[in-house]
Amino acid sequence: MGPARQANHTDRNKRPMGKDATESRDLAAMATARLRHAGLRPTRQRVELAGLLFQDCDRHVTAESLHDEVAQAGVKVSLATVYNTLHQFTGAGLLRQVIVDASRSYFDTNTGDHQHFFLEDEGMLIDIPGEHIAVSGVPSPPAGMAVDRVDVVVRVKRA
Amino acid sequence: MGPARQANHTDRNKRPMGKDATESRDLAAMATARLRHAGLRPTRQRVELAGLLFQDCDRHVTAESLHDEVAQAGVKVSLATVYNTLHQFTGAGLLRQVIVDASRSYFDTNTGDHQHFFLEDEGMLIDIPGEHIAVSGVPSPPAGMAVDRVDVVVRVKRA
DNA sequence: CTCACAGTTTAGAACGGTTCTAATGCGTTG
DNA sequence: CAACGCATTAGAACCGTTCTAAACTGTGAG
Ligand SMILES: [Mn+2]
Ligand SMILES: [Mn+2]
Ligand SMILES: [Zn+2]
Ligand SMILES: [Zn+2]
Repeated sequence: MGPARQANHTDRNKRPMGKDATESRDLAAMATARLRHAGLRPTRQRVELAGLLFQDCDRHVTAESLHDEVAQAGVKVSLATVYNTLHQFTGAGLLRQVIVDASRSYFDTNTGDHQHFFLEDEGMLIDIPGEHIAVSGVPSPPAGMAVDRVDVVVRVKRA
Repeated sequence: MGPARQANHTDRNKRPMGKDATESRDLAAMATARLRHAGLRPTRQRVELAGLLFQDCDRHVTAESLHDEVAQAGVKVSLATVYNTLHQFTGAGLLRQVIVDASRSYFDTNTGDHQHFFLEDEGMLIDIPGEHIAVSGVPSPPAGMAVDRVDVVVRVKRA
């Protein structure tokens, strides 16, 4: 397959490009690559969501916040697909889940070693780098159990 | 009100007592005292639930587990009342809430400084005394925020 | 390029833990 | 004991999440 042919194929399902055509293409291309690498088919919806999640800095989202955000961007993705995608990305190691609220699930694009501030008033998470924080004196787990991970949540409120 | 009158009044709503009559009376009396001290009316339901929660060692319950347990004991208390009571006890400082699962609320009779193992397979909590465990290197919270508390959850799984 | 298939998306229903409603019950005080 | 106000309750509502099953689409074979 020659270069002209490939370009044609790649562009087939694209909307007309505006001023940030190059940016968009790079973003989509990177999202697509990331998805393929994780063994996930780069569908329109997954590329769109990956674009939002992984473009800039680390992010903490809920299904609903991401659903709102993708709608805001003028793209229609069902809430079920947002849930599916968040779980698939988590399974693929692209996201991790953070449990800080008894009634809402947060997903974190930072899968490295770190902990969190949780702003209880706003339901917002802020990363604490793993190098900064340390937990010591953890007793050995009950017999037959192995530590899966140690989560620290620093709950903060308006002073 | 004289002593005879008071004893009469205290016994009014009691079931017939079995072999552990004294134990039961002490338990109910202690629960009642604890409730009054917390500014809560000692209703039949609250006394019953307090009796289960505070009789022995520290406990970790969910609304449903406590509801099952009180039913097991042959006492009928509605699930709504269990929820109300857990929240009232928490408000009164008799319990604290522990957030380890995105879809279930745990309540802890140990309100002192401590942390938890969470057995993910069984949904079970085990205390880690506060003296044993330490968190260091917590950055100062965002401007205008104050640390409410620092929670450590050591998630363990079958080895 | 087309086709067929397996994987994906979707609307809407179902689910499960929790909260709400408003009617009934009961602990307290006088 | 009466009367008041808080507490309890059944059942409905709520809401985040998961399920269902039908329509759709990315992919690789031909
Ligand atoms: Mn909350
Ligand atoms: Mn869970
Ligand atoms: Zn994070
Ligand atoms: Zn505990």
